[in-house]
Amino acid sequence: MPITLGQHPAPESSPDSQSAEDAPRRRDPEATRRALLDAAEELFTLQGPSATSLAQVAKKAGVTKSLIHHHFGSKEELWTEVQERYFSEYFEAQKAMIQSSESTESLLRDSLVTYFRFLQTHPESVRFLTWTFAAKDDDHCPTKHEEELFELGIARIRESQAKGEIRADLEPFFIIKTLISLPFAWFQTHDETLALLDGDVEPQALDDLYLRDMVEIFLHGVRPADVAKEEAGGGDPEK
Amino acid sequence: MPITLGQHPAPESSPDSQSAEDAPRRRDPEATRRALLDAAEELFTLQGPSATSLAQVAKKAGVTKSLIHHHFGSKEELWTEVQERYFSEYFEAQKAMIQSSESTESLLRDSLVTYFRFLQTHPESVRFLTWTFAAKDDDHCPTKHEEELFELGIARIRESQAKGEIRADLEPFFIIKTLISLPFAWFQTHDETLALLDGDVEPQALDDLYLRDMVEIFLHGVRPADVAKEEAGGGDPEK
DNA sequence: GTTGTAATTGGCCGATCGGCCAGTTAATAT
DNA sequence: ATATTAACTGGCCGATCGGCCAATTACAAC
Repeated sequence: MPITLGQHPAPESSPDSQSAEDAPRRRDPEATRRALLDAAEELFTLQGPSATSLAQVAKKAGVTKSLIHHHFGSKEELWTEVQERYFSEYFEAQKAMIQSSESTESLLRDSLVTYFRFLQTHPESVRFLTWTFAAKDDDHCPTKHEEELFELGIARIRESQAKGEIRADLEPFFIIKTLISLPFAWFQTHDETLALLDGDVEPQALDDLYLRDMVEIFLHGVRPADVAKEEAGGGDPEK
Repeated sequence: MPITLGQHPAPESSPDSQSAEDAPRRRDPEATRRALLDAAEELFTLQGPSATSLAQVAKKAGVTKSLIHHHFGSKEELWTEVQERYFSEYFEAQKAMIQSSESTESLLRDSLVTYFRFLQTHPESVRFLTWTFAAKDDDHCPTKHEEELFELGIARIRESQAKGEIRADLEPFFIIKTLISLPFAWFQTHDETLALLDGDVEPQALDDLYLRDMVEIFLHGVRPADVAKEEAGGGDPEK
């Protein structure tokens, strides 16, 4: 047999089609780190951190177990890094969502629907966050991204409140909290809900039905009484 | 040393003060089962099922590990029984809550506040439910209690809708879903919220502030526009 | 009293866990 | 070309995992 050492599988392209790098480097610590983080994230999301063994992670990443300790030190540090990377991307995406809505008028509706659609198409996000909630990480320090996100949202809500589009007697922070809760809790208990209704409707349609009523309740709840009739009409909450 | 065999610790009383039973039975399979379920529930809630070893459970229950297999068969079956017992009590308590509100008028406010206070005083419930959400139990069959609970709530909401106290364009099931989501998600992310606000207010007061706004948003959201001003005035949402 | 049944114990098993270490190899600096 | 560093490998460790089994013991039925 040839003596080619079993480096990472899936070299992802022929040896002469790299984008930025020059050589097909047979040793690539960054790629190894990435492969390990990817594998760990997937397994942690699916099974949870404590049910996932380092052997599984190493196997899926295509490297030996020792490399985990070499790059991350321990399983707990790996879990920490996976969380940090995930939240970094997660909050970055959220930030883009908030800023994407140009008018403060439909800010809440847009945010609500966009977040709902995001969780709908990224069920692994719900699972991952659920694991982080379950695992009591004592040394939880809120990331800069998270703080930025809330401050950004609070600022925009204050604008809307000043314009009279949102009830001024509500604390912006709590408005955001309820806004996040409604889609997240729905998908967190999605399987149970489907089992409860037992196939009376297909999942996709059920999601849309819930979205409609949820948006109705939330928007109607945070809007001042005098403009309550403005956007009424039922219709499609999207677009 | 005396030859007294190390039976379950904490005999809970002097040998002549039993309530129903006659003898201080040195063998009590039901008590053993209960002790194991109690120990397992506490450890599972704290650490999660897969991070909890049977040795821990047995030690906390004051029996040997073998008894777990004798009474439950396997770790997974133990976890299943713990869940079943927990949900049984949980939904039973919820059912009592719903039925306790005699008037359909303040049904939603009462249910919302009562559920919020329940989770506030039973943080272990939030943790336990979070673990069950994270662990994908493939063979999840909704309990009779759960179905009853929803049917009961839906029926009462329909009454209120007929009386015009609740918007009739909303699906009762979704109203319940949002009602449950708002308190649960708050306490599920309680630690993160506290870390985010970083001691600007004490937890208890923060909870009350959130409760007030959350009740406002939800009730205002589900009430018809013409009676929106009825219960207004801010004040204490309790009682 | 005898017998049967089931609760209970301690010990043991193979498998697997996270972690460590000596040694090998590739990239880099000099 | 040589030395140095770090990525990487295979193998091994003690501990612990869930589970099993033979033996003992308490209780109930007869």
